[in-house]
Amino acid sequence: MQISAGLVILFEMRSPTELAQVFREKQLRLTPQRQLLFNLLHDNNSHPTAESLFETASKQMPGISLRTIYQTLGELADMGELQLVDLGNGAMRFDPNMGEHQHFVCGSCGAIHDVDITSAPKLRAGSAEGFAVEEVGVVFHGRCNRCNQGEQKSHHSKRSPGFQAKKIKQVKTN
Amino acid sequence: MQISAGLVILFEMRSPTELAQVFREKQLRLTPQRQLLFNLLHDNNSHPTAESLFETASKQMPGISLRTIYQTLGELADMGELQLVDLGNGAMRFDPNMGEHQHFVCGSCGAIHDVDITSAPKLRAGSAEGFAVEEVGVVFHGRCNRCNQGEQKSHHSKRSPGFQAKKIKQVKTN
DNA sequence: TGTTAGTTATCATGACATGCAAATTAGTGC
DNA sequence: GCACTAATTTGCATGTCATGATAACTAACA
Repeated sequence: MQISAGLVILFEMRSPTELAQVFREKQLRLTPQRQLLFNLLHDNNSHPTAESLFETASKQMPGISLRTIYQTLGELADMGELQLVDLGNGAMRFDPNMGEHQHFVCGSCGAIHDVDITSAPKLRAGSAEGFAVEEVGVVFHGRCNRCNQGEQKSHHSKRSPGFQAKKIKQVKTN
Repeated sequence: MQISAGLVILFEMRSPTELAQVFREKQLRLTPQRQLLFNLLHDNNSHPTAESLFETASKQMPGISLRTIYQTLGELADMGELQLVDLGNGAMRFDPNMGEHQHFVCGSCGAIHDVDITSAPKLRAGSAEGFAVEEVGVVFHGRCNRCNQGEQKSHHSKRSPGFQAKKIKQVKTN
């Protein structure tokens, strides 16, 4: 399977300005907190967690509540402005890339990269054996470019060991 | 993409007897709790959670601890006797089918079916753009045979609404 | 400027998974 | 059969992630 990475922002999330417009139309208020999140999410391909967004946001706006982060992310997801991605390795990820794409998870550094499956145009809705397939989620596990070269096994996401770590081994493809 | 379902038990988990042998060889004790789990898992294609196994086990062995279920499942997974499958819709699933296969999740009834990808032999380890892909996890979402016909939208897994439910919509494919 | 939606703070809840210590027991040697 | 000991089990506590609920405060915008 061919994988082309990078330059895969097919359908970027709306700009902060556009989101502001959408919110106004829906009678939702344009609070500084929401605008800050719009900015943090726009053009963000780091697949942040709610917690990481909270940390970043707190620097620019001390006192902002984690509860508000969850609240706003939930609203945006409900509105179809961002995707919720569960890669099975901890917290939910928020992905402003609304284009059809898949994910690559580096088992060494924990980084998540967008992946565009160019040579699998049929990896879409289809059905067979009575199964009506509406969505297909693909997660690639392996080692990313940097880790492959540098062999830096260090800064793994500081998640608790045990089950969590083993999740990486899910559904082997040996 | 062609999907053929059913009859995909390529590499069934070892039988309870064989597992007992393996445990003995590893100096692990053959407790009634473990043997019960061996039996419950053998030939089980329902992709149970630890909780559901606990419920079933409790009927045959009242007093068995949920902790023991997790413990034993973890050991079996470590030994490569079953797979941990995270379908991103709640608890971890345990799959005694050790063959290479993928999963179909019915968004209506919540059922999980094994899926054999016959026409995608290249959906294996590969690399491109510096990404060394070691494992590929594929999850199909849609409606299963029964739900497609009967339109019975009822017995959805009784998970809490909200974020959890939305997870089903993760990583859209259109 | 007033209305009211939104934010914050706080606490509670819930699902899921794991760590830990004490109690129990399987399998051994006798 | 019996006692011994290390492996298991059990029950409880802990931890993470996400959400609900409430009250008091703040500020968007008509």
